[in-house]
Amino acid sequence: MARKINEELRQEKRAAICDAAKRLFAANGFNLTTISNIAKEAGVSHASVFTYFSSKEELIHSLVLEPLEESLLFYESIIREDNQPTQTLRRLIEVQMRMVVEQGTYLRLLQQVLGQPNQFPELTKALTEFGEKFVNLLEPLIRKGQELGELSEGDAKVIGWTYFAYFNGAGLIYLDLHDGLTQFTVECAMRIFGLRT
Amino acid sequence: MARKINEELRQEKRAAICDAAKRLFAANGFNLTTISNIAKEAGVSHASVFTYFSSKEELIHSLVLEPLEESLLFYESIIREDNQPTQTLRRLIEVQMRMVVEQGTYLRLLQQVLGQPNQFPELTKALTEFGEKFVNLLEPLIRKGQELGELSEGDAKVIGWTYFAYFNGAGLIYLDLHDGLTQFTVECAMRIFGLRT
Amino acid sequence: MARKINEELRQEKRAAICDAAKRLFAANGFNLTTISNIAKEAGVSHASVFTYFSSKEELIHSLVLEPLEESLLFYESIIREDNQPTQTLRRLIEVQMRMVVEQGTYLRLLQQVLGQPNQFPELTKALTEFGEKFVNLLEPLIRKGQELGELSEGDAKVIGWTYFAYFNGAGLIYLDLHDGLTQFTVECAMRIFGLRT
Amino acid sequence: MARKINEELRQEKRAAICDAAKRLFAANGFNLTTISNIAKEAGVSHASVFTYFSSKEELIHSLVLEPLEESLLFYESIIREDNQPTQTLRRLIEVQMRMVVEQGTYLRLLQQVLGQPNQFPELTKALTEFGEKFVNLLEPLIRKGQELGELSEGDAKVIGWTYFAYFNGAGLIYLDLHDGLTQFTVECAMRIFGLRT
DNA sequence: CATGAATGAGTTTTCATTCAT
DNA sequence: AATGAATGAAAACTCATTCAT
Repeated sequence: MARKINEELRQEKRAAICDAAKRLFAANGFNLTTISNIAKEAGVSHASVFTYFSSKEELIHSLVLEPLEESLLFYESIIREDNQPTQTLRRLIEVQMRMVVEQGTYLRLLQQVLGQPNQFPELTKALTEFGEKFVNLLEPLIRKGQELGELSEGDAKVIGWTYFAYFNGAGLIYLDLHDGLTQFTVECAMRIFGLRT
Repeated sequence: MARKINEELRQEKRAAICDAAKRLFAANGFNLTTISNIAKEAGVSHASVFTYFSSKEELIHSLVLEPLEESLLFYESIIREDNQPTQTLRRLIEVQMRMVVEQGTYLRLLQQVLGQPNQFPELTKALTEFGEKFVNLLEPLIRKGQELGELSEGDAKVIGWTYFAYFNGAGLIYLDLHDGLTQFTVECAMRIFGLRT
Repeated sequence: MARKINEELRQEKRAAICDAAKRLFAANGFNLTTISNIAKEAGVSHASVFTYFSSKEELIHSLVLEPLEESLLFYESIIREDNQPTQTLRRLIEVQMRMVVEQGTYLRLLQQVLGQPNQFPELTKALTEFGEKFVNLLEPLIRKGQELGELSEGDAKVIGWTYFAYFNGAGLIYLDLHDGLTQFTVECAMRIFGLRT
Repeated sequence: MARKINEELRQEKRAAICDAAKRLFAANGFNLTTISNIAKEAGVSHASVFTYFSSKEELIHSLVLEPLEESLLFYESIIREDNQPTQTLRRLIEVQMRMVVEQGTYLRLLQQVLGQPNQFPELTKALTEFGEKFVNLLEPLIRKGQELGELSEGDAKVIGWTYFAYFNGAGLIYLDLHDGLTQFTVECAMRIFGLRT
């Protein structure tokens, strides 16, 4: 029983550290955030952080990779479940735009990684792979939309990457914007997929 | 005459330092690049860098801001000169896509700034202002295209920002891609503006 | 128990650093003494010094201020305890002259502070305040001596400051002198207070 | 003729540099004052300073030693000229007290030298010698005063050094004081010499 | 002679990481 | 397991001095 409780405590502490790290990395950048900052914010001792993560790098790895997998599953669930491509795409865009506004924290992390690929080679690779998987997910949806005549013709892969680029750029640009833009933006993004308007 | 030559030498050295700094910042990131690295790469002494730039920060400021102004003038020249909106937009996209591939170095700098706005507050502000100016440049072009019936309806400002986001995201994503994609991408980007296809 | 020992070790190390710093500052001056010098002399690592003092400035602050408070208490104990002013004054002078010779190290620190008040504004202020307190301590003693007719008339405050100036100057001048002078000097200093001879 | 003018210009520039250096050394200390600071304050170029003084050290040497010799001559003129010891001593004290208040700048320099003898070994030696010469000048005057019965008995040398210590200490302490104190202080200082009051 | 430019040698300070308790 | 203390390695920045023009 004591074991169980200990294990729970560990998980809570780990979560606290992750949380603090995510916030601080996002706000001040990886290099300007010290382990001490994180420890203080998480309410643990400086050295304790190293019992959960063997290095500062491992910490950001966890931070970036864990949500990545989840989000892929989530996108899959949205995309696979349904065969009305136009509506599905619109829902996906809505979800992602909301994420841009609400989850800015996580996007900042991604930007830092993508902006300094030499500092984070493995993460960069993982993100590129994520992009590929995401585009692969998009592809059949776009094709189906084209077959149904709802979407204009065009190379589904190129279209997918174009949207992916847009989505990432939105993260860079829109973070501080009021979410009033969000709605209009969705329609505008739909055009990338060739929705006739 | 001696003066002239001196001044020229100074400019050359300054340029060498800028060049080295840009390359290294882009490759390894601002924080992992030391002044010594830059000095060695530029073939000058460590301390010399400080006779040209009073601090590491001032260096990146110059690096980011100087091209920014030039590029705005350049975009203006493309956009203003002509009143065939669709063609003009296509040319603009081509130019910018080529830039993404060729000038990757500069874009990496921008990404680092945008990814760590707290570390570079002034630069972030300047980049936001640049975005606004760029979108303002786009707006009348989009309007005219809509009036001529070449482009679908839609809020010109939102459309402008959407393209700007796309362009920035392209910088994040496409840097390593072969330029085969470029052509297709242009057509795809045109859709953002509402080109009927 | 372990705690106790740790804390003791800490205090010992801190003392070692203070000691080394005092010696070196006194010998070579604040600016020519590097933290590395101090660390080596104290037998600790360079970075360790910063776990005890957050900066070189804080180090000299401690060095100067801590003994200052003690010494004031000590002077109070000498002065307050007794109502034979002449004897008390003589004892005070003796003590201080011995200090000049024995504690030269500390006086050198004071000289450096007083010689560069712009570099050490807070310390300078503290020393000025110390001077005022010291003179305030002296004042009633001088008055009583005058009432008893043992000391010549004169503004007690001015007399106090004159002695304080003398004492400080003695630190500047006598540091290298053999203490043979000390005795004679005491008698001579008594004259400042107006002892009839 | 041109030679002459050139030479004059040189002397003026030298004087400007000395002036600037004295002010800045006194205000901010030797180590915190850079050659650049001095050059700017004197209105000459950084490198020019080195055509007048071969090093920063030589600069302070000149600054300290030149007035020292003058002042000794001046004190001699005061002391030698007259055989009314008590009056002469009083005049000397007055002159020196005025100097403390008016020439604070120069005294600050001396304090810095005396406070860091290891950094300025030659200057320290010169100042010690100055002290000896000064005391030697005082000695016969004190003796004569004692013979005339105007001053109490006591070792003339010790008395001389005591006054010298007082005078130096006054420089440390009184620099910021209003000169109201000056007058009273003179009388008080006379006591060191044994004036019966 | 004056000076702008260049630089080597140094110094404080920071921080991820390790270790002993 | 948790943590306070210790530290090696590094980095930005400074400045007296030298040199070429």
